Amino acid sequence: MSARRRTAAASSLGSRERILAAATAEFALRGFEAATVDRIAARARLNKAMIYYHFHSKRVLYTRVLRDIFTLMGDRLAAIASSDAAPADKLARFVSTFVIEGQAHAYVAPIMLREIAEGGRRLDEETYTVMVRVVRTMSDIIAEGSAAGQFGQVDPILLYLTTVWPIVVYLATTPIRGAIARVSHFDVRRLDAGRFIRHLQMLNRRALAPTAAAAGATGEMS
Amino acid sequence: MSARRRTAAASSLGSRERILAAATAEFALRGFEAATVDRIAARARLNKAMIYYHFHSKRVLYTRVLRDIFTLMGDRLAAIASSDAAPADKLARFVSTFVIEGQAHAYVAPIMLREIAEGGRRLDEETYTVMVRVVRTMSDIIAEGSAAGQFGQVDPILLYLTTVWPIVVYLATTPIRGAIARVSHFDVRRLDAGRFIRHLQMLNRRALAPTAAAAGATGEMS
DNA sequence: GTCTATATCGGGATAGAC
DNA sequence: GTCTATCCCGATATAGAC
Repeated sequence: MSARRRTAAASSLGSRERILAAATAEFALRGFEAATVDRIAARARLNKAMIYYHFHSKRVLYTRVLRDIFTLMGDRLAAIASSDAAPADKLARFVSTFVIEGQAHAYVAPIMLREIAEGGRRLDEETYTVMVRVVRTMSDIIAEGSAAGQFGQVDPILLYLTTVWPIVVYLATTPIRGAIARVSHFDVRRLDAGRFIRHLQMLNRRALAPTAAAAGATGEMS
Repeated sequence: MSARRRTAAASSLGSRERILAAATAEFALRGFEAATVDRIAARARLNKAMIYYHFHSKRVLYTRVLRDIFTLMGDRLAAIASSDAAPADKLARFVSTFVIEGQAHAYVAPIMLREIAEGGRRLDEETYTVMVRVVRTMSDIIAEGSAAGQFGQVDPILLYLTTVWPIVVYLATTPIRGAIARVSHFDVRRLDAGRFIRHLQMLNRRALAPTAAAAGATGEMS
């Protein structure tokens, strides 16, 4: 299977994948509008026409990229939920995995942020579903812990918001972390990935602590 | 002072402000690249030339919008830090104020997200400083509470990340909240602003609880 | 499948009248 | 200060040869 569809398709697969990789990088860097098909072609060491040959339009190419990205992250996270670890461990691993996978695929975070800023207007039904899957994954983990009496009462959707999105922003700011630290006069190492992961895990652990749940339910709101 | 510079300047002030308002809305909706000067002009009920008369270019106009937005938010939040409330109350109000002001100025959140996705490449030195000011504000509140022995040891920068950015995403998703809820099959009211604010306040309160600080310091990291 | 033109058009920016 | 008309480049998309 290592050389399937050798004739005429081998190079096709190669170019198709090169286009996808180039497009992903370009869209992540500049966003849909600012990215140009010319630059994507240059990055893929191909000409424009090849892009329109493989994908119908810039838009279709973008949609393809979106789906691939979200599916990738969704799969990685779903694997954690369906493992046989304890709910608390699953949640901790949800956080660390998101950060580590997000670092390995640096294009994910900026694209997610741009889509949110866009109000999801570019997301088709299928991509939409794939994104929602991450919410579902986290909800399942929390529901499992609650059912087992290991977690206090916290709305999974709210915890999703306060867990996933700091991670995405953390990932997206990676390139400018040094500059921010310099301007703000603090040591960059305070934003080390390990520290960040532990911080988020600590936050969630305390938020879900069963004992404190009743005490913290009557929170202030000024 | 209600009618200053009446002759020929009165309408100038009017048009300048209309352009700024129109530009803010347009940039928030579509982003810098996708926004067109034509549409901004139409929104402001003026023609393109007037925009280039008041502002030198699309870019200059955008920079102006950025600075105004971040200054606005920065001022509101700084006012909380310099009040004479208890640190815990300040932090709670920091959260609620960010959400409420962010709702009142719906264009803030999408623009912030786009700038992060852009890796801050469009931020000039001054705007940069204004953004960093928010980090400083939160750090000051936490430092005050720590010094008074009311807070445990938590890195303010990490708490900034996990506080501010969920809010920004929460605000930016306002227009699509209904659609998300429908697809995910949950009640939209779970994402009510009041609930969200209380959730974040609860998270921060527990994160900063002085007693639990020592116990939670040795967190896992899988 | 891959390439080199080229059609076509939208949008930033300016000229110049009033 | 405000307008209309226009320049002109860059970017999506296609035609058509190899």
